[in-house]
Amino acid sequence: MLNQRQIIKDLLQSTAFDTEVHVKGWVQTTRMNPYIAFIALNDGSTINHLQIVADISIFGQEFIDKIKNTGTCIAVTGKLVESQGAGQRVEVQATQIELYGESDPVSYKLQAKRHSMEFMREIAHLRPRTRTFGAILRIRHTLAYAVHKYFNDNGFFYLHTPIITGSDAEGAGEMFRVTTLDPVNPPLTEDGQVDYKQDFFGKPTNLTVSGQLEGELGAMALSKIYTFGPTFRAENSNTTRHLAEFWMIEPEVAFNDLEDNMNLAEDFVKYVIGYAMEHCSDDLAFLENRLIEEEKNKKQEERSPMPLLEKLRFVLDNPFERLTYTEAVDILVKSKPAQKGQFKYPVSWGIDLQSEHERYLVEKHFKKPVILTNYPKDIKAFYMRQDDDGKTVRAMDVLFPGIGEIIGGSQREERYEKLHTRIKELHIPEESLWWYLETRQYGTAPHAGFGLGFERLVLFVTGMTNIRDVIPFPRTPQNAEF
RNA sequence: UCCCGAAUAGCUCAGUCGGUUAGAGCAUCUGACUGUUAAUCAGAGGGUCGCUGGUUCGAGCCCAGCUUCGGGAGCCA
Repeated sequence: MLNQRQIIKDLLQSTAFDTEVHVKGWVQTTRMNPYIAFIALNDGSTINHLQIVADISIFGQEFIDKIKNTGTCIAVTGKLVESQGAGQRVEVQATQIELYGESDPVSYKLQAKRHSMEFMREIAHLRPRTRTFGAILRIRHTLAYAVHKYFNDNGFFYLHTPIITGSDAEGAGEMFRVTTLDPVNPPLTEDGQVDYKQDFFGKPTNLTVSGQLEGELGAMALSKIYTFGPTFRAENSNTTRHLAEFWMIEPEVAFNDLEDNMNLAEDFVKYVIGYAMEHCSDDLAFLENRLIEEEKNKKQEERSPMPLLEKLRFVLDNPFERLTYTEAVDILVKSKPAQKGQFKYPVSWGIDLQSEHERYLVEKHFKKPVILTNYPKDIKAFYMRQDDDGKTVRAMDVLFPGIGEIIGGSQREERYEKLHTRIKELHIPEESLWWYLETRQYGTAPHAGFGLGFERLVLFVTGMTNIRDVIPFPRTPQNAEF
């Protein structure tokens, strides 16, 4: 009878008054007097609730008391009508209510009140039911869909690179070991080392820290590929911007140079942000108001310079500032904080730029996203294409306000001799990269790509401040609950 | 991993100079109310003060260690 469920998002738009409707969802709040109950119902399809009006003389006080509690799951049949109240356009006059699952108001952890983000992390199994996390999760989905749509519409192929890797030469951070050996009594070699020949893959293996190297292999055949998958870093980093398990997007394009790479990065980021703005306007408006409310308690200088939607619109409407590392160092050296000695880390050509320097450039000097290029080769990875000056490489970092580095990429070194020499200089075991080097020996081609941390993108679009709040079940040091 | 801060009711927090019975708001429960919108009004219940040890006549408060959480840094996406 109640199988033909209608979606609350659709019903809230509907003008089919006086027709019978069927909805199912979770009770958010109930307001009532002895004669009539107003139940705010949500099914996750939208941030907005559908008001169910229940005449208590029909259902009985005992039944209403069972279903009124926050978190209860019910199925409702009733008549869609124009609302007599001021808070909503339509509502449902219930004729039948089926109780799916009760929710004990004394022990249910999600109360009908504001909770801190810290507390919500402890109840990550329930937090998707809140309006804030519902909005975040819908925006996250929409961004993921936009990523696939953008690449598909632009002739890219989705390449599935391995999650378990036998390569330890990617150099992107500490890795998680993958093994089936007995941790207490592993088989040993004659000289007392763990004998990985007896492990599942016959060699040490880890969870991937990047699909880039395999992505390059794909680009050397399909021309334009992208990856979008989980990535793992065993770094003991405890920040609002790092996860041990996160999702990374890595396009790789044959025949692209650094300029093309920047154009792709900027066009791509603007497209997915624009897509979310177009398709998640209710959720974004809710998050914007939430931020404004939250920041009322803060000092003026700690508040966001502009509301969420205005910030997103600003990013779409303005070209990213592009400059070389050398030019950036020049600006920083001449900057007020440097002159007054306010930087904790002094700036000079050759250093890796610190957060404070990046933030100065993005948030104070240019006040918009910045793409820095041509970094010193000694602070960048072995695979980046060397410039003719012998000092810099064709790297690029895209820096966003409040987030820092959201994209890191480069034109890759396609010349075998240059690449081979660099690998030797850095003492990278070249036998583990034989397959990578072969692409430079057989039909090599200029190519470029980048990596974008998906959660950092979601962080920026939602205006959240902690990366643990934009992934359903965050993995961080000391936390793998749920 | 380093620096700083925090841990008190289900949640968010206050707790004076170390002093005898640990407080508030929200949530919950009970009652009132025939169209509510974070409903409103009246009342009630609810505590191993993170853990271990120490100082003291006496510790929520002082000291040490540990654990967890938060902010910043580093590493990076």
